[in-house]
Amino acid sequence: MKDVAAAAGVALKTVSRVVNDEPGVNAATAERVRTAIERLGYSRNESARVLRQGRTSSIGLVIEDVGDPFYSGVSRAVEEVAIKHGSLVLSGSSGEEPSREKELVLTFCTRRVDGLIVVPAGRDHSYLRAELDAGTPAVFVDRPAGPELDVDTVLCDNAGGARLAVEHLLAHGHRRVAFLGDSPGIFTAAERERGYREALGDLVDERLISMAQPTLEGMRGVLDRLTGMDDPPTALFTGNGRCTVTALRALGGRRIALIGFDDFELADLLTPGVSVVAQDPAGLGRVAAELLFRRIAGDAGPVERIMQPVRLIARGSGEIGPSIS
Amino acid sequence: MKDVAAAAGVALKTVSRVVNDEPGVNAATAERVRTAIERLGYSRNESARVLRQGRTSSIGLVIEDVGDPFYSGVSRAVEEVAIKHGSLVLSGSSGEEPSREKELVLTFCTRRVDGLIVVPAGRDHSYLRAELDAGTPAVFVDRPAGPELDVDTVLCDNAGGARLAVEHLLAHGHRRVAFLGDSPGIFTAAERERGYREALGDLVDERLISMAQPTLEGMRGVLDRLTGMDDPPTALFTGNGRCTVTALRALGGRRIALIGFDDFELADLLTPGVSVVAQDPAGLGRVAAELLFRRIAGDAGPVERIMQPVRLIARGSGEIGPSIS
DNA sequence: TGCCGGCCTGACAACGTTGTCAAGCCGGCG
DNA sequence: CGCCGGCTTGACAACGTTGTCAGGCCGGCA
Repeated sequence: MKDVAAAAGVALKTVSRVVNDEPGVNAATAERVRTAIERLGYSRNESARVLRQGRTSSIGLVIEDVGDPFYSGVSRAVEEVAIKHGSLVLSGSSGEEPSREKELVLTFCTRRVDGLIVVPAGRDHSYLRAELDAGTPAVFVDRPAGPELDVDTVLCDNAGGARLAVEHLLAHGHRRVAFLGDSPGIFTAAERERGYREALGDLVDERLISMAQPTLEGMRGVLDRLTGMDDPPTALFTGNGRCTVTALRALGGRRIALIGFDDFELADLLTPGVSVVAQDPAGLGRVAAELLFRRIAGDAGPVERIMQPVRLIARGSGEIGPSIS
Repeated sequence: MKDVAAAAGVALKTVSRVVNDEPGVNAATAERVRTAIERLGYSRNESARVLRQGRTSSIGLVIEDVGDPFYSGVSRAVEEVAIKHGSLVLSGSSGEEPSREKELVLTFCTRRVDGLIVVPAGRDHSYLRAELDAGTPAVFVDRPAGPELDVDTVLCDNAGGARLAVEHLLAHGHRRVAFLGDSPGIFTAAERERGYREALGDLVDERLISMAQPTLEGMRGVLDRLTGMDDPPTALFTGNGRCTVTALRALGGRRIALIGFDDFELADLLTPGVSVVAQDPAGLGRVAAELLFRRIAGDAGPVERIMQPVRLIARGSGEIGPSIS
């Protein structure tokens, strides 16, 4: 910038004015400056600008895993909203590790992001207190923050979705519905289990509730145990996308009613089509990002807790009757 | 930092030394400073540090679409390597638009990223010349840069993979193999078409080469035209993941040999399993990122052009014989 | 005692930008 | 002619950090 000013024979400030399209610069002078900028290939140093103004025009996004279709959907939506607001997105995957989540968030903070969107891995977010008080807004997505933190949150209706699924199975005549879910330490898993229990009421049988195994062998073991029971389940409700897919693999074509939480590509192409409770990752990301940018713009309204609806998509697997019994 | 210094009763510089773990600070003083830091909740302003040092410890990643599993795999791998090097990743999706790609790259540059990883959408990258000359290294991934730019590149063996697929079909007795690919304006699509033509040799029939339609209806139309021919194709080779899936949907269960370029989750669960030429997105991202960080560290060796192998995964759909004929 | 060297510490400038304020110029008007 | 106001321009400080260099203190040695 100094060089440009020298080349154009003007003061630093005038170049700054031209670069920022500030009014009050003579057209001829501006043109001279622009020529010099062009000739020297000058481009503004954003770091210095940030230092001076305190705004970075970037937000931080912490998700569990970019590679997961659900989160990449969220990510994409966030990015789109950010662009609309002239912001860039710094993103990182926590890989479900609270320590990594914290590290990412704090790193983003030292980079002075204007705001944060977090899919929390841990349940303790006291480390964010200071940042929030310092004025960096944050929005939690998909899972709530720890109880000690009162912060904007956008969730899916996990319990409601689970109820929807189980009620659908009940309506098709099932009385023995197994649940294969994540560790109840994970908020969404716990909520889905809650919905499952609510819908089943007296029909709940603890032996039908298992933690889904990530490996194919583990999952086979679980399914063998279930089907080997005296009164085996006639339907499965799987608690997340990964788990649905692993279960399908482990079933290897065995016909049993199944509804999965979370939609996935190609669910319609399998035989039978896989009925699912579909979340809306893009909607989640969009709503969260829009809320965040409202906060960044200064909206100091009360903390919002938004719950996004989910919907049941019937494709066949959830409409199989309890014929096995 | 000023406040910390005042609170600890030391000079600015001493705080700076403590924060950066520089040697030559009395243990007691350091402790006093650390206490003050803790008490005031101080965190270093990274922008100022960047301004002073010229290194941002962040890289820019431009891909086509975070939502696409192939690119999110690349993205994930890049992120992992970046973490290992203490860098953050600024990412953006070009959505296959050259103008957006350019905009993203230039934005990243004004943010003074240490390096760039680009999946190019356009074919003209002269706008990068200045940045490269200014010392910002860049690595192109999945597709090469325009001919005017001599820059590190990591590609998949697109033509080889296509040959592999078509030869596999030929070996199973097919003589009429259709190709459904992207616009040949896209590098990977053109390469795959080239491999397809090479493998078929004299058997090439221009009428069997179609641009894949993104919509289900469009794809149905193409398939109807093909199957309605006097001597219809007995096998399909689809040029990318999206296209494979659309084709499968449009086929709606019609049994015809098919091999797709690009693996996708659940390909093994469909009936028959879908044979594919699998790329390695994570490998692509990892190799590119490692190369980039070598460049950032100062490696000024000759420009590298790395080609990653692909492999054929037989799952059933590619092993169907030409029974229709 | 005087000098040297090592260990800590601090003052100051600089990074590249922008906000503040003041000054120069010019035309118009009393 | 003198004054006022608007337009354009520039000088300077400040943002928060770190590199450079110098200075103070203390123990050891002659």
